[in-house]
Amino acid sequence: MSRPPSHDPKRTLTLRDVSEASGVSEMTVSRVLRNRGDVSVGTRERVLEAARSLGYVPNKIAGALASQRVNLVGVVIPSLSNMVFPEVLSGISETLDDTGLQPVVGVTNYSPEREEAVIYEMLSWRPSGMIVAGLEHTEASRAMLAQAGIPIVEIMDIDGAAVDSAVGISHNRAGRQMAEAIIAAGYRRIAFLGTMMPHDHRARKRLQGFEEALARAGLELADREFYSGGSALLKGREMTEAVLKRSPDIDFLYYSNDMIGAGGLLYCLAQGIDVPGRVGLAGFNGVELLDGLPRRLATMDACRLEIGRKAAAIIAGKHDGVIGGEVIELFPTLEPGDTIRKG
Amino acid sequence: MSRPPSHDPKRTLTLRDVSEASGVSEMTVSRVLRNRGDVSVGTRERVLEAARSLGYVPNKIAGALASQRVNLVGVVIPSLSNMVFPEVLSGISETLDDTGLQPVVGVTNYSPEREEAVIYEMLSWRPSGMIVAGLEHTEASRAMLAQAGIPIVEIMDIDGAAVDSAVGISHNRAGRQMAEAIIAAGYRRIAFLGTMMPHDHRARKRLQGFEEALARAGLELADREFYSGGSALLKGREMTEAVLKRSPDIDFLYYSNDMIGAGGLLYCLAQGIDVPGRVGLAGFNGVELLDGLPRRLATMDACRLEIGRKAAAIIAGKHDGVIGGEVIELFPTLEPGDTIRKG
DNA sequence: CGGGCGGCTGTTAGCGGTAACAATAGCGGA
DNA sequence: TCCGCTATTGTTACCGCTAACAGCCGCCCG
Repeated sequence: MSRPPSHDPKRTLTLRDVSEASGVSEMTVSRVLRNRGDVSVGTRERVLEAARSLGYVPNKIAGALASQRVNLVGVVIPSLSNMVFPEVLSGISETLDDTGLQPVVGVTNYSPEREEAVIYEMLSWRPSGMIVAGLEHTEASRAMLAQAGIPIVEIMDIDGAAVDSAVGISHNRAGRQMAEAIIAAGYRRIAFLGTMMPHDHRARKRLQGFEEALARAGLELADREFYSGGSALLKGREMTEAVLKRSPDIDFLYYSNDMIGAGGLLYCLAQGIDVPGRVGLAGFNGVELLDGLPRRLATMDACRLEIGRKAAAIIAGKHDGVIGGEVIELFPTLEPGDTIRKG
Repeated sequence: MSRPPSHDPKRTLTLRDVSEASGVSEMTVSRVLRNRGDVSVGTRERVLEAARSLGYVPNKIAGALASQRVNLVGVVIPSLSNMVFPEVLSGISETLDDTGLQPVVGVTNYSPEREEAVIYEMLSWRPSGMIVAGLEHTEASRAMLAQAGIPIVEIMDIDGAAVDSAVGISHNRAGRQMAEAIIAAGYRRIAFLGTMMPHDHRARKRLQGFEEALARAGLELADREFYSGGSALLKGREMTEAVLKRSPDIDFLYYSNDMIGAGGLLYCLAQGIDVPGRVGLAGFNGVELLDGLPRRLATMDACRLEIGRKAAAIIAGKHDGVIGGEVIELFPTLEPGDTIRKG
């Protein structure tokens, strides 16, 4: 009795199927498909033809197990709806594209426990490297990353201790710089409007740096307002209204991100409030969206694309090199736009 | 000579390390860690303790190869910067969270070749299912998906033939509906403003349905404008200005997405143009952003979250059941907002 | 004319788990 | 006391592929 026809549509194909179809050993097929080692032109073509006509798709699981090599890079970020992270991702994939490495994204929703779970899950696939947003992680997360024996890059933030490498900006300094610019422009009654997220450490550090700079000038926040959930643009509008009604003497509103800042700007314009004369405004991130607004909101570019690129480059570079932590600090530029009084 | 100390920080741990540390067989450790099969309480605790203290992270590659089961679901989408897809993703992960399945995202940038590569790459990891945006794929892509022997769900669109299952809306019908509403409101000189993307089939189908409905009413597009790249909000602004200058008699602007529609709305308001009296506006998608605008743009909800949920549910449900294609059509609701004249 | 070498292909032995089945122990009932 | 059954744990055989090495052949060179 002969073997069942190899065209059985049920069973998924293996190297053996291709090897039988092309009359060479599995090893040779493997070599052809990976383009590794010497194979004669004739054999190569016969194998490729067989693979193509069968519709063979290699099994990377088996391949990875045998070769102890996985072309995956884990990327752990808090959110996809923030616009900031998709842009970091662009930088990452752009750079990884040339290297044969591939990013795999995990989202934590700003939850440390979820982050721990995501990291565990990713490490269990034995990736070639990991890119993780932020420096704050659970004890277990740091331990896992440190033990993994692969390059780890923590991104976005450099105010703290990294497990291995880090690429980012100092949010503390960014907050400070913005405060200094605001004070220099003559504003004195300054309010902060932000998200209510205990785990958004970067926003926290910006606020901290901001308040430090205020203190150094003998000032303190005149008011503050937080929100969570909902449309950021709308929340920016609402919070702005609330703050201005509550504290009519406020002369500057510092937002923790551009989206709510844009909402505030639209509100002020609609109310006929003189910006930046009566009230000044500033956000953070430099999102593309701002370009379409009636007036350019003051902001600070967070170097997102560049952070993604540099992080990916570190992983790609270390591919089989030594593991040595390097910290790359980028410097955001303050874009004063039209919502801060000139000198 | 004794074995080197098992605390060697270089080598990554295996089941054997845990088994030796806890004095039971590898099989028992495997059972404990997967919570499968009967293990005595004492043994279980001993094993868990050993695993924890060693910092053992299972190797899913080996596990998947041995068990022929992979808890991954491939998700292939054209872009992350569109806001639409992150939302679909939310629906997917939300539903998958309960099932032990995990989404893995791949981005194609609206390129069919890139999509083919991404699908190939994903299938080579033998996922439990695939969710792919759109119905248009290369011949090879469709063949691979069909051959894979796993549930395939094509999302967003149902105007066409699916490989297996599909969940989405009819973009053709959506365009038609919007046109009918616009005509019913009395607008006659209608322009279209959209993206220049030959591979955005859904936008194309909307426009097609839109024009069909116009034709049925004896009308045709009075003008059209396309853009590519850049800030959508800004482009919406610029395109609107261009169209209104070129064709001053235009009385309605139909945008292919809400972002450029919002730009157009801001432009009109800034110019003091009477909306919806002199000019009516409509977009597509129902993005959250719109809530924060000074006036509510007419739009059509694309059921993004629901599409994600339903698609994930199909994959999860079929986990080990029969593979049978089902097509789920969702019906977007037209939200007239404040930018279409009332009856 | 023989050894050596390079080009090509095959063989063997896992990679680190898990399915399936075997083995062992402890216990109650006949 | 012996048997059978259940609860628990161990053994064996791969999963599909690749590293490492072995084998074969023809040709060049001394």
